[in-house]
Amino acid sequence: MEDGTLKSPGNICDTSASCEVRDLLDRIADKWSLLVIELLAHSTRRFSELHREIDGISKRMLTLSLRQLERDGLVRRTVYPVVPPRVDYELTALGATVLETIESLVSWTRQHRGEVALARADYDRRSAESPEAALLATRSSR
Amino acid sequence: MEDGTLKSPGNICDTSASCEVRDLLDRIADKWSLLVIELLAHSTRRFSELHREIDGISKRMLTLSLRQLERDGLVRRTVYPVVPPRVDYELTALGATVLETIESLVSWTRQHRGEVALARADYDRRSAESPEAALLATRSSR
DNA sequence: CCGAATCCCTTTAGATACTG
DNA sequence: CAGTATCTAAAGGGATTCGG
Repeated sequence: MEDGTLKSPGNICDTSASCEVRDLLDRIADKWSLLVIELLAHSTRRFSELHREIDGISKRMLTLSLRQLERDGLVRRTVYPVVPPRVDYELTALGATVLETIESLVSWTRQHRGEVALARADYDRRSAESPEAALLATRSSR
Repeated sequence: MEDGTLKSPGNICDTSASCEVRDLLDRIADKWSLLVIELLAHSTRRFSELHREIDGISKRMLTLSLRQLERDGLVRRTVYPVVPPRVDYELTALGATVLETIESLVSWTRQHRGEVALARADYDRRSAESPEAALLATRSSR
């Protein structure tokens, strides 16, 4: 079995508090977790529903994401021993509290993606046209 | 040179809108970007200050993160052509708008990490003690 | 059938050394 | 000081298989 530990080798924790925060932040602000939590916002979902609705996620990553969220107490996993098997996922009370902040992040993204797209186009155009002008355009010495 | 493109091969965009959102979400809700933006909240920082204050980040990742944030129009980079070189980073107006939602995410993490730690200990204890009880503990067929 | 585990290859992050 | 180049280690992801 793949072990669930998440300590990266470079994760030296001198200040214990800040390290835990970063550790947790990494988990929540992770590529898939945000999307999983958002989908579970409104209703319980089955594994296959999540897999279908999160476009591009592999079963493997969905499993891992759900396991971590379960371990962190944000998601509850309920197994029904029937055939065909059925496994439901839902947010816990704790999970519901993250939901709000996550939704604000997601909606920020929806609202501002136009501006970001413009900024990117601008940046790309500038660095393509004048690779060295970027330096000259900056203000002179202090 | 390492190319700045970020398209993963599996990133098939059938529904263009949702794909862009996810693309952007990945960038912002990224391991380091959140921390960089939070640090730039209160004041302009130099590269080395960020490198010092974000414990555990490598120069490489800091550079990449800052470049992406700059490209996305969230951070402004100012080069002073002096010796020794000086480069300042600050949030743009757009960057300031993400800040609020990011801070709520970070503060959620600070507030709830105790609960998460408990949930993890619980989960680890249960899966260690009774690897099979997890199944039996769930409710029976429907 | 649904979901977890495994193999294997690709992509990304991190450490280190070096440059303008 | 502020990066870049390069190499290696690790994580991600697809396909397949196993198990209930």
